[in-house]
Amino acid sequence: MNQHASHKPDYEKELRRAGVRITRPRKVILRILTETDDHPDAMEIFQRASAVDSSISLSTVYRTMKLLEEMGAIHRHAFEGGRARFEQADGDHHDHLIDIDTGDVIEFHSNRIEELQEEIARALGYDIVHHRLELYGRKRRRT
Amino acid sequence: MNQHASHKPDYEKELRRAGVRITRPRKVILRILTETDDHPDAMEIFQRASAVDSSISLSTVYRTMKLLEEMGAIHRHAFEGGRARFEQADGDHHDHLIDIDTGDVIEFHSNRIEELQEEIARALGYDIVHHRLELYGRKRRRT
DNA sequence: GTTTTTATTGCAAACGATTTGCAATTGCAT
DNA sequence: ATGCAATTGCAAATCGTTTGCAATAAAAAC
Repeated sequence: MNQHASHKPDYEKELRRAGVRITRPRKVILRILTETDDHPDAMEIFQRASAVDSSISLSTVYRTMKLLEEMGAIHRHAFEGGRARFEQADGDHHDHLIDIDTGDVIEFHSNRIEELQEEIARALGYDIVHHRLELYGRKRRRT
Repeated sequence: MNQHASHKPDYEKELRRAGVRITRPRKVILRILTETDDHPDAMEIFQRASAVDSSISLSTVYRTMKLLEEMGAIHRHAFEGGRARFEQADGDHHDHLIDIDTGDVIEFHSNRIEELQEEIARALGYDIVHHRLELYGRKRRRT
């Protein structure tokens, strides 16, 4: 079990390679994504983007997120409660611990758990395509 | 790791005790719930209920599910894709393996994984309030 | 640098799942 | 039976997200 590492992907390069136009709204949204380390939802990204260029629409945020998701550049998470939240897809797989009071997300990874999941699926006659492990918790008060 | 057990809750008794009226729509929905062993969504329950009494509305299905959920009699699961799915809350906790081709749900439980989750949360300074572990897989083809 | 081509945009409307306000109905305690 | 609050069905509202469309702007072609 350990916390995660770093990142600094060049989305524009990736997008160009994918034959996609680098527009002003996209530039803004991409910068927001690279500069952020939390797990914002579309509305938060939209607001941060609006601050830079108030003409950017929520639709464009959604469209851009979908585009990046399809390219595998970001991950979309449907944690409990309203909106989907996004994060950059920097190689390493991890699961999430969500602070139910603040909404904060802490990433973690456990090889042991992954192994056990595989074992279980195998025993049931399945291959895991993907999985979802989310812990919803509350900060422990010092005793 | 093991599969789960049985059930046969008397919802009507529980409801009466909770001071709730046993109406015709509720009777029908409750019977459907006790008779089913899968993880139906509201629309499926609605259709099964309609077959018995075509005047039952989808709203009532939703309202009844919420009622039962608040009583702790059923669990609501937001698996990937559209609608929430429900299952009777028969004591034992378990997680789910979802067949991505058929939508079938297989229940499983692993003490080892639960322990590891606790460990991880503790190490991060959290108490787990609840968690969500879902494996999305595909039936292994015999090799 | 200008024109052309076509992807991308913003907007408003559509979407699907779920919830809700309301007036009509119904359990059920009397 | 009677009365009244709980429950219903319906239609409309909600929320997050997607979509059609005409207008706009990348970037390709000149």
